[in-house]
Amino acid sequence: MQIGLVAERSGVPAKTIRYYEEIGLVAKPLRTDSGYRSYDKQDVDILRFVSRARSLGFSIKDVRNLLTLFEDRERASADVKKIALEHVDEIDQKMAELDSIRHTLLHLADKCHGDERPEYPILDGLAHGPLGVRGE
Amino acid sequence: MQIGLVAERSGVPAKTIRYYEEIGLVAKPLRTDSGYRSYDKQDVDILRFVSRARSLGFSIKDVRNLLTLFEDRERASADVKKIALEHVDEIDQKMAELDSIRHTLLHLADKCHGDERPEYPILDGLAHGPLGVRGE
DNA sequence: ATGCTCATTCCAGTAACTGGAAGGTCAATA
DNA sequence: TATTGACCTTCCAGTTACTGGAATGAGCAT
Repeated sequence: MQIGLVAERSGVPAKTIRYYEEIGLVAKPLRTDSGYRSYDKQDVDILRFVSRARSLGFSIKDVRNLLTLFEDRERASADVKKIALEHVDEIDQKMAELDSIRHTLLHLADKCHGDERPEYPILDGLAHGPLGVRGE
Repeated sequence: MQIGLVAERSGVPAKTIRYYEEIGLVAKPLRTDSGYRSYDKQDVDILRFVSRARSLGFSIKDVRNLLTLFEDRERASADVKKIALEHVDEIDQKMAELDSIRHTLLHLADKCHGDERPEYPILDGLAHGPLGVRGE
């Protein structure tokens, strides 16, 4: 499979795939005689995972850690489990924050019955979710 | 309230707040006689919202659109409602993708009973969630 | 053999910060 | 009152994570 198809199937642009290879985020693929990169199905899975994680606000470093977690055969299984579950907690937090934005938006939509606008400071008291440490 | 406190309360570094002001993402605050920026509680709310959205993978442009949506008193209410609900759909999609990663991680953790490692290609068939074929 | 579409490398540009220097402000102390 | 130290200011340079473009090669169809 060559890079264009992988790009299409994974949602990661060819340019970006080459960049990920350059920074060592993904492994160097085999090359054809003429120098074209040659990928397989698993590469698509990995890139799709990367794409998803990136679009959800995980940094390259985060993604690198996650991929290492999947690949590292050296690390003890119990460690891997612990780290994986920590990441699950992180994700639960992200979901709560997404839900907070979702509520803010639903509140805005709800206030828009008929054709009038709500009073402005719609963020007040709504944007206070998991992130903040209140205290005047 | 000066910038350091706003930074602390909103989770957005002072440097980044100044940057957001520079690119016009947030309004220019009043200044004290000595030139210090002066903020109020609503600014904290707005920045907290921005921080949250950014950390969830929304671009500055996305955030700009969302803030406009909250502030724009010109646009018809029905339009605002429509756009807000479209964003809710987007968020639902993001939540599904987060859930997909969550499942992948739980699967990895689950395979780590005792102290053995699962066979490698753990991403296979798991990384296939909402993103699917193509998106845009 | 001539397009056409795909690939290659390399270099330059952009987006969104982030760090550091050089200096001003202000409240609290010696 | 003078100084210390934590805060603020602007400006400029560096980093991260891409993204676009030029120049060139590969592979297939007419």
